[in-house]
Amino acid sequence: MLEMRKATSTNALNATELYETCGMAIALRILGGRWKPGIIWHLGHRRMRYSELKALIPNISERMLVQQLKELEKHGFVERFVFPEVPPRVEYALTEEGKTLVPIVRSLAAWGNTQREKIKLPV
Amino acid sequence: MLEMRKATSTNALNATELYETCGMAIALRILGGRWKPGIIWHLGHRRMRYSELKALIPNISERMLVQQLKELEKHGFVERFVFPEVPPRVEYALTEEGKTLVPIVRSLAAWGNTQREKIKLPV
DNA sequence: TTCAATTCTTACTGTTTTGTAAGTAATTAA
DNA sequence: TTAATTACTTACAAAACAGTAAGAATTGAA
Repeated sequence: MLEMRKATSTNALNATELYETCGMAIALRILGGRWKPGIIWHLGHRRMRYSELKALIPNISERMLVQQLKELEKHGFVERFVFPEVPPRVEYALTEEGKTLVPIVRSLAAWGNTQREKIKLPV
Repeated sequence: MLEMRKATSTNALNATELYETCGMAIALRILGGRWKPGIIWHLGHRRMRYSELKALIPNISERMLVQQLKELEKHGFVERFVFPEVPPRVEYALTEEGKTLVPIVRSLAAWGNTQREKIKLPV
């Protein structure tokens, strides 16, 4: 099961209120976090196996990869195809809905790249 | 002083490596978090006082508002104008650089709004 | 029989982000 | 003298997020 938020914390209530009033909060909930953008980016090119994603996204742990894929699947942005083989094979692809994310991801990335020289990261 | 990350944690190293390879990680570092989108959204309309922002962004604490404004200022997306009056008056505005964020923020918000009906949030 | 490969799951720990609550400074108005 | 206003600052605590490491299921090959 995915990790749960404490539904009654002020933190969670603030998050909920934001979702209700602000489209951007929704978008960032889906796109945000450290790993989701990369996952969507790669799946934007083509359908991929779990192990391919893992290899393409340096340093991601299995826990994180599975967790983020499950969230994306739960919200209908990613589809999961299981092949009954041994060793197992599982492929992931963006759904039609998920594909609507691709231009957004790309424009975010393009904007970020224009900033690379200008700001001194991290933070 | 802003809160610091432990520079040697795997967490921080992963973040740094992402910034170096991925424009989107940069973009999300600037846009991400719970409150920055709203701040940019409102400043996208016009220059505002600190207290106006506070009133327009429900539930934000002063700690968060100050902190996020400082980060945006540090990276050059927001400019701060102090008027030597009592009680004090401080206004914030997007810089030219900051204004380049506005179309991105708006397209994220527009996309998020199309999702509002489709997905059942929070997570 | 043991190992290897792949896709996960689980329990645990550490790090980062967010929220709370109290306090500060400066001046004017009551 | 005291209170009111605005824009903060600080110390602390709670919640959320991310990473580590071990293990499980499957079955064919060594």
